[in-house]
Amino acid sequence: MATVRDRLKSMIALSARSIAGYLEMQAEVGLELEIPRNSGHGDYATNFAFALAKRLKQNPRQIASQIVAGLDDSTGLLERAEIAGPGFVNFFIKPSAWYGIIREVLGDPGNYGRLEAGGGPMVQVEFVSANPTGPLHIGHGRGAAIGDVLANLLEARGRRVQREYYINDAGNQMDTLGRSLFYRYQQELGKDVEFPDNHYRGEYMRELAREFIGEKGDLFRNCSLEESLPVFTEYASRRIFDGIKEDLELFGVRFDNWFSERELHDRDMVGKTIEYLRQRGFIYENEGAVWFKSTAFGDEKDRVVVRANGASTYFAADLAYHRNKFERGLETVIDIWGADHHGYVDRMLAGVQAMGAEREAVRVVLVQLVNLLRGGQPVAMSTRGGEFVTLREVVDEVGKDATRFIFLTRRTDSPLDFDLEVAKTRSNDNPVFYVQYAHARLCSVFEVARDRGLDFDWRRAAEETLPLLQVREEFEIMKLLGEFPEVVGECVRSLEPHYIPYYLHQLVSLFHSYYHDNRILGEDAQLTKARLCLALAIKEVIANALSLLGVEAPEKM
RNA sequence: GCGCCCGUAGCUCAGGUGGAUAGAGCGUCGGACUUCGAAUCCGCAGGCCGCAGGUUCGAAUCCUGCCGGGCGUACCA
Repeated sequence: MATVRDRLKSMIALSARSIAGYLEMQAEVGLELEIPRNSGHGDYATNFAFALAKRLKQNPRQIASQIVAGLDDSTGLLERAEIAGPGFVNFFIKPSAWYGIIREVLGDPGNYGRLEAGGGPMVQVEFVSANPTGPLHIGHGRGAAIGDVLANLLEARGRRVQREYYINDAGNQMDTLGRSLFYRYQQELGKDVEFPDNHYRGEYMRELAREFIGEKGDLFRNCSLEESLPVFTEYASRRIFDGIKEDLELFGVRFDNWFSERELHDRDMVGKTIEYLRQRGFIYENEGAVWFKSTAFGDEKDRVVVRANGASTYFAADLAYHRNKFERGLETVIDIWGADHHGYVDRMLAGVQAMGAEREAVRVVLVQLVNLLRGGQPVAMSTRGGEFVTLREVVDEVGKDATRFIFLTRRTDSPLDFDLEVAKTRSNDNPVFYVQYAHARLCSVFEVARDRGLDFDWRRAAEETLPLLQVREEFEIMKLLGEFPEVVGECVRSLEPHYIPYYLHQLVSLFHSYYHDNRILGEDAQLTKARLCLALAIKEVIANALSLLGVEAPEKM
């Protein structure tokens, strides 16, 4: 059993084999089916003939007619296929063919839209990876939602996936963090010390200082910064990191692995990676610093890996980190980065190539920034003053589901306006409720059906009654249900999750409209059963799609 | 200055490899509850797809140049 789309596609591909010259080139020509806007152009249409015509240097209409003539419709899928315009082929599907989609969905509801889990190589999605120097803000939240959902989507397509968080717990920012706590601690104890510039001055640092006092009292009142710094650094980073984990948990995001940068240094993997690259001829010394020859792979300039003062750069650690990924046997790595790091992509991919891996082994997804608004007015997001709205605050205020859904509704590379007021409104402004409402409504229908004593065995009902579904909207819904696996596939191909929320909106909109015009639980017992089958299929697909997004599918609202 | 991303309805945004008459939500205005959930539905209006050239059977989509916006351009992380 396969969707109508897949069956049609393989039928066309089979027919094309009879065209002279096709077999020699078929790998290079993609066969795509689109759903025409205009229903007069059929249920599906393809411009395949144009693509072939270009390669074979023939008339598109002629090729189209060969394709149509060669179609072997032994399973009775097609009502007719016609050639239109300069060479489109329009396919009209037999109405009865759509009923199979309902059987397909209900046959294994939880797995509809998923492919068999394959035993192929592991894909790693690395995301969030925020420094443990402060709480997650809303921008991290967007990256968290996107990374988590991309991982879900990859799993749905049968890939084995590892979710990893890279902890930047090394370097002088950690010392800065410890000093920040040290000074706040002294201040909280009433000492008149000045808080230095360029330190973490957020309110969370004062709270941390108070908690520190609660645990250790004034034990370090008279200690020098030098001797007590390790204690403060350890405490601050541990507590902040615990908070980050907690915030992610609340946001519905879990990781399989937490990778520590410090470990990289402790095991001298940075130095070893530089030596490794030196052996491969991509390292040289200049003006007291050590450079990586990233221009060899298209970067605009070479990059420093060890500064003249002997300290290695963040980039050097990142090279070691990615080398480690490959050493762990990962063949494909997806890095989710903030768009402000886009200048960093070329040098990282150069590093990947210098290590002998394919450039394509690492795919970088750049997530654009989030503009936080309240009632249309920008909310101040001053990082310098340490006053920013944390992810935690947003999730507490508007809820996990709405927050995730909104993050996932735009393309990743498009900046996002996040309006706290809009996010809380329960209107069409806020599509998450629109979708969840449809699910709750469907659940309610089944509750009423049970109350009325309808014994509903979908398998028997489907066998006997599905042909009673004859309303135009019913066919439209079945057709759209059949598109769901394709939508998941498109998300994975493009690493863009936003197609799922759009799909959901489209499906739910069709359902609400259908529901308004037609009674599911009606006078006719047979028709009622048929419509319950359809309703159940819709409910399952909504639930599946929401589950991929990490958003609840409520039974009541 | 240079590099990357982006300019689509009043607003926020969709528009895989170039395809047929450019879509959705919100907002405005006007309608629909005795019935399975009105957190819903139906309708009207709204467009030189930033501008100008080019490529071809065909361009919102590809190329070039302008205009306008965001980000980046460290021996910071």
